[in-house]
Amino acid sequence: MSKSAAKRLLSEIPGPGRRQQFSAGTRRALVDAARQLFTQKGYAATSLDAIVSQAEVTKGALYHHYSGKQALFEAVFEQLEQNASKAITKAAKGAKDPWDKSNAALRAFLKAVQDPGYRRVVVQEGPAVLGYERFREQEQRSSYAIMLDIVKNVLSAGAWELDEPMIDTFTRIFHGALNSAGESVATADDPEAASLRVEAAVGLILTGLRTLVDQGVELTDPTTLGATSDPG
Amino acid sequence: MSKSAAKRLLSEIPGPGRRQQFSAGTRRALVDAARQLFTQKGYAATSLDAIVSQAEVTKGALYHHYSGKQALFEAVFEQLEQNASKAITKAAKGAKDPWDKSNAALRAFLKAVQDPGYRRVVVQEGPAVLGYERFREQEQRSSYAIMLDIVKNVLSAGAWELDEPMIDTFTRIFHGALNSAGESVATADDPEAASLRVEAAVGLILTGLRTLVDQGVELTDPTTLGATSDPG
DNA sequence: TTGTTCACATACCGCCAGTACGTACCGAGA
DNA sequence: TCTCGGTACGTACTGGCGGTATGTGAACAA
Repeated sequence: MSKSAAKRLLSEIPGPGRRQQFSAGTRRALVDAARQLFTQKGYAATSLDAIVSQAEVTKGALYHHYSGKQALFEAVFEQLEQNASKAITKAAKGAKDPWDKSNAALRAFLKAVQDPGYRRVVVQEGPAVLGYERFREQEQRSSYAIMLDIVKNVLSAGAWELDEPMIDTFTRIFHGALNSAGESVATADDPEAASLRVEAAVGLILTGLRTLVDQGVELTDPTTLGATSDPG
Repeated sequence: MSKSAAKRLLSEIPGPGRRQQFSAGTRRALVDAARQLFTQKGYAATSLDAIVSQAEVTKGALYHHYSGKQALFEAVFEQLEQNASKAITKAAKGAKDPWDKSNAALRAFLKAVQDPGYRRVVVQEGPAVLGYERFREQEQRSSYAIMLDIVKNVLSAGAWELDEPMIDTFTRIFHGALNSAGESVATADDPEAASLRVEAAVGLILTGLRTLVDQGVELTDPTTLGATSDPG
């Protein structure tokens, strides 16, 4: 993967703007090293010394580009989220029908979530390291935004009129469901079979919703949902 | 909540077996202090000195009862999970019909997940601090077990014959969905309204599944699920 | 009463994130 | 070509924190 980069020399880069390219290379080396180590050993067990050692720079360089360990983690986080988002949106672009689109996106998501880096950095340690607020902000800009778009398309395909909060609720539910499902796929003995099971389960859920849409079921009345709830 | 415990004296406890009671009190003080501080400041930002200070003991006592910071965190984790599990199972005991049961459990879960300690320690930091394996083990014994029981009842209410892996897949999907939904409830401006939205959304999903069950839809055939998937 | 063990308390160590400060060198102006 | 300012680092150090080694006194068994 990463040929242990020989000491980078500024003189190797010709022409004007060498400084920018060089420092960009330093950042890349830092993020790459951090991503590898965070993925392998986790955030807490990875020391900055180990990171700068693997990146072949010093702590001075690290602290010149990033405000600290958490900021570097966030850079890795963003990179992984962007990669996943790109793959999912690309996969979803093929289909035109909202239901096909959702299924294509689902498969792409289940594939993306099998990347060890994504699982550890984004799913497992992201909330704890970044804190709830920053984690939410990052999610909002990538995977959650995609999910929101898909859910909006799927749920508005029928005659349902859903207000924003309700759509957001559905989106969050599906987002959490797929994150969890992704874990089960990634940790399964046979990821391929697990992925098919998840597709089947999600397919059933979506089909059920579509059936309700076709039947014109009202959704704001809890009593029609099989619940015997009292408004206590 | 916690009157800042005046220095505990062994002589205050009468009769035989004073040692056991005393040490049990020490453990309780440590777990209580840890739960408060972990909830407020998070795991990394909470020092052992702060914990033992609030618990009015010393690090020697802590390391006598627990192998380290992570073990103490796990004790807090278990306590919170057990509390939540108890509340949910108790709420589910009232209903007899599987669908009513699931709804009662859902409401109880949404209420339990609003506890700041549960959210921070179990949901947010649990996976990162305990690691994926230990986190799974703990979940398996509490909230996940409950969810599995409910899902099993609900899905087997119809004529579907689901094998273990498929039930597990559904359970994990619902578990993830509700954890995520719980967050949206807990962080909402109006938790009550958010809780109702989640109930409505989950109700719709379950109703949709029930409709499929009633219609006798086959589930192992992806082509009937509205997917135009090719087995590539 | 005496020896043993439990339940702590105290003092200390090593690691590590973060900081202060020094330095080389690229690039713009004169 | 020669300053000169600022960028992009490198080096040395510190404070705090998790963990450990060891001391101590009270409870319990004999």
